[in-house]
Amino acid sequence: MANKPSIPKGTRDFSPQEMLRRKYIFNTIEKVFQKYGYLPLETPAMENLETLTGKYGEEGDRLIFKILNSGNAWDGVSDNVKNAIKAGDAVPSGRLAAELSEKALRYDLTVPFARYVVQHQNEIAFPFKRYQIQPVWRADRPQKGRYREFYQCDADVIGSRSLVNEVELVLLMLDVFDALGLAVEIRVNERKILHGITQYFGVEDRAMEFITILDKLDKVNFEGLPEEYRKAGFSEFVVQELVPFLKQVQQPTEEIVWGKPTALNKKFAEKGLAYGSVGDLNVVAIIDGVKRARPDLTESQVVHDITLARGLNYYTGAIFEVKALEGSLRSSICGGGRYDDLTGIFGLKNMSGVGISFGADRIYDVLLELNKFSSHVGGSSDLLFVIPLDEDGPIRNSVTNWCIGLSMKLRRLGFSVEVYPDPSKLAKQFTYAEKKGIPYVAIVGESEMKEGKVTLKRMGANEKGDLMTIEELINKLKG
RNA sequence: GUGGAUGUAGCUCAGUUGGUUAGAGCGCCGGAUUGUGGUUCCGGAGGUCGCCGGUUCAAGCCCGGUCUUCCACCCCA
Repeated sequence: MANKPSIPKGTRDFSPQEMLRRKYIFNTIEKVFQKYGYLPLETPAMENLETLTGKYGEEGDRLIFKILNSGNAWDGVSDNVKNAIKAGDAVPSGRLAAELSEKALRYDLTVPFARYVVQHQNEIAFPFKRYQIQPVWRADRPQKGRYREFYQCDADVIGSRSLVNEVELVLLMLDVFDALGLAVEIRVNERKILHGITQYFGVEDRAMEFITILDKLDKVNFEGLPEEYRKAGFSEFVVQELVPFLKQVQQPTEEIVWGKPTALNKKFAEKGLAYGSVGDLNVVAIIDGVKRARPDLTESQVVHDITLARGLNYYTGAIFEVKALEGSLRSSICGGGRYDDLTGIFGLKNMSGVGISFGADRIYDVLLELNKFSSHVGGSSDLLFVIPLDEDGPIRNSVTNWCIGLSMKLRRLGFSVEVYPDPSKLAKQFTYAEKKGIPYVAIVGESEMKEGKVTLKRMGANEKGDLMTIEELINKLKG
């Protein structure tokens, strides 16, 4: 026998039950997107490789799935590279890949969106608000909550610098997780604040490294942070003063009010760091705006986390990250931010945008672990026709046809109905109904057909079933 | 990309220092019960022990490789 068939690492099949639950998540998110005025968009699974490279940082480039050129890809490789390989010389990183491949699977939905906006700029009315729910692919090493193929649910608005967009996106996130019944914490920060902090500590030349360590705070805590900086070779000033600085400028959400200078802002002002101050004011404006729209929020739902960094290189302003407050998954289930110049690299300047992305697969994992699907998800038929005759024959044939006719009548009234197709014992047919969660079975044999009636039995109830007319059956199903 | 675990029936897992024919529970199929499922009883099917190679008289067990899943790092949805 042949080897068992399989699927590539990090990909999954989804059973009917899983699909019903996934669709529930997608539908919930989509409905909220539409409520906020976002409209649907789809882009191809593959993009030109050059559209994607260089947009996600060095690490991101490595994780892009590249598609081998059609035909004999090797024939298209330049003589320079061929000769270098034959001679055993080193070929510059990415060079060979670029010559063997000119297409790649999309890595996220934001960059293809930016590409779309540039390409269709003359047809678009700005500010342009679109949502997009499609799979993306990353050549990452799979782990729990980390897949090589997964869905992102994005909402972005491009062509507006207003912080109204940030405020509304936070409100949107709150609505989605509220609808899903999931308690979350939304953390907000601003890239300009991080830049301001690097200026404050005089480490602009090692800004990336500095920020990467800072982002680890939630893992190593205040106690471990100085050691991380010492190991990386930062100055004693950073090692000694950063933690006290962070403790001083941390601010609970309830104290963040528009017009009231924050501790961070005072620090920046002392050193004349106007850029960082702008970032701080933006965060205050966003959180203040959210609080005004949702006075009912509890303290921990939206917070300013001064150490939140996020990896994607193109963010320049506000950044968001959402984590579930319950469950074992510690990684983020939603994230986003503002990018001032994502379309610039494609030739369209001065197009600031901001967006967020929900990780549907991770949300699924969390909801499953917490048992939050339960009654939301239906999907089973309302009624199964069950025919007792377990042998094929003319009588069975006419009973079956009569049931199909009844099914059509019921379907036109809006019910989902199926007829058990094979001649089987009643026990087997009931088991089928039970497993599929079908609430009613209609037993129809020769006698029922002659009377124009059915014997209706409710699954789960300990009863034999009642003989009734079709009108009575319809009323039962309606109730 | 680096380091570390894991894999035995459809599912969850036993399997002794290497030793005859690899087990259990649940599930599945059939019967007790030919028009009433879920309970009970009886019976049955189902395994190239992830895959390939090696050591050995002998491998589920030891060794090497490979794939999968998982964990840490990295990064992220």
